[in-house]
Amino acid sequence: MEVTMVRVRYAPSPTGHIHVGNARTAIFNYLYARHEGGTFVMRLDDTDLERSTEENIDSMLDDIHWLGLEWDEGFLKGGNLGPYRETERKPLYDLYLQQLLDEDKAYRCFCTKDELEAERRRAEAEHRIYRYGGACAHLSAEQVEQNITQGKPYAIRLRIPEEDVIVHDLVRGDVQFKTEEFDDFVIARQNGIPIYNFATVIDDALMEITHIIRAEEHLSNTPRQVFIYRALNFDVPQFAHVSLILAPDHSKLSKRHGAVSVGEYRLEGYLPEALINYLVLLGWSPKDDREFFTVDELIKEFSLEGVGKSGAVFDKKKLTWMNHMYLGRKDAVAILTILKEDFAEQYAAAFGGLPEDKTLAAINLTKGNAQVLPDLFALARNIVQPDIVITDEKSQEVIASPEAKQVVQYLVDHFDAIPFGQGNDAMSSWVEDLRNQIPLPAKKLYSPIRVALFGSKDGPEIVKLFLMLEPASIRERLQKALAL
RNA sequence: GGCGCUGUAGAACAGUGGUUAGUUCGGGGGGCUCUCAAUCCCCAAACAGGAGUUCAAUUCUCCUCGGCGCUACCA
Repeated sequence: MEVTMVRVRYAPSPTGHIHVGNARTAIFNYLYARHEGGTFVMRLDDTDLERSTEENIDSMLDDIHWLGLEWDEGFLKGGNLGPYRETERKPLYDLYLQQLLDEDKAYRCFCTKDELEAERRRAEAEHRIYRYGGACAHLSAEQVEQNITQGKPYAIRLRIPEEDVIVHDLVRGDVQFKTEEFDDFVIARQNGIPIYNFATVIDDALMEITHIIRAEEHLSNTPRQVFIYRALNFDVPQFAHVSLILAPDHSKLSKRHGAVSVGEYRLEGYLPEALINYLVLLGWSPKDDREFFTVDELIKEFSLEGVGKSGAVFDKKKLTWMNHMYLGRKDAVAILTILKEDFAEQYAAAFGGLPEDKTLAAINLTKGNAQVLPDLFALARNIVQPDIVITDEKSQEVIASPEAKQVVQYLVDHFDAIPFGQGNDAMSSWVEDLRNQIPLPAKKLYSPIRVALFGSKDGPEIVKLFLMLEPASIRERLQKALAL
């Protein structure tokens, strides 16, 4: 049996930061390639010259790198089957266009836009389904010649044979299309530039792509592409059409729904591993209850059989929850690095000029309470800065009560009894013993202390706060709390 | 309109010809003799509808309805 090396591709239009839907498609391709030990090819679909600016290409690449989806062959990487930018592949398209013309599998169509438009209107008025009438399908060689010498512009249409098409889709099974649903569609415009369906087929075939994993929106166009593969005697690859990502109202997820691109989530403080994990789970399932996966685990587990068929609503709350879980487990040094690089300004404002080990300790103490990276600035700054800021009302109420004052006053009065520098156990038992000293319910006892030391009634354990903060700083905080 | 894909709680996913239909997020409540987004426990919440096949259908088939996509000299 012939063993074919799996080759998949990601062919983004570089119009800026990557939409999460495209990102998921890229992730699936990446995982499939790695799982199968195949090759992941990256091709730039940059035919939209207006939007394919260098800046947009960079944004797209930033997102891909940030997600860690390194490709093996293609744009910027090279390979034997290039070029890997569609704008550089025009000669290739021309070659195959000419071949189809020579073999009479395609023909020149001299119809004007107005003529076609009129034809379409007529069909609509008569409630017929519009299909190209074939005015130019059987022009004689002389007529064609004459039109060309007259300088009449022409598009190129593919002759559709009388054959049904069955698309074997790895996630949807066999999908059947009847030949009469299609007309001789345009494969190259009057300006000579091929349309998407044609260019993609040429690219995928020449780059020897074996599995095309892409969004569901392309499923309906797949039979058209199959006609092209067949006309050129190219092997038809395997297809896998992945469902779309939807907004909460089930419409297509777009900018009006808030953040939709990888770049935006990065800016909001999500971790790449969390975004990948969430995105993969949106439409793929390991068929059991596991939810957390490293990329290596995903590579091991991923299969097209696990990919779901129905559209999935993007749930930012669940993403945020997942990010929170990842943040809590992430190494503080790694977090600090990201904070410095991606949030330089806020970093400088919150931790600027402080010794790094202090910042690190503060991050370690509070990372479990952060949902997105910037939360850390508010959380950790109160540990590290001399002036604490109490932002939420409930915490302000807690510290304002007479009982709270009583507790804080006790600590001030017995400050020397706090076992600083004597280790974890000593501090723990001292904190516990406070309950014997002050006759208050635990909650009423400890909440004010946390607010006084940390600025919020919720957060790190009291013991850890006492261990973490400088004694002088603690004294100062307690005294300030009395005045609140 | 035509064609195609699709339809399990508010959301994401499991699952089964006979089950108390499971897990996670979100919502509600409670425990953890300090809190919390951490952890543990509990509650509410779903098989779109209708036929057919069958002793039996959420599960198989068909239809209807709903969602989405394609129907471009867009990608």
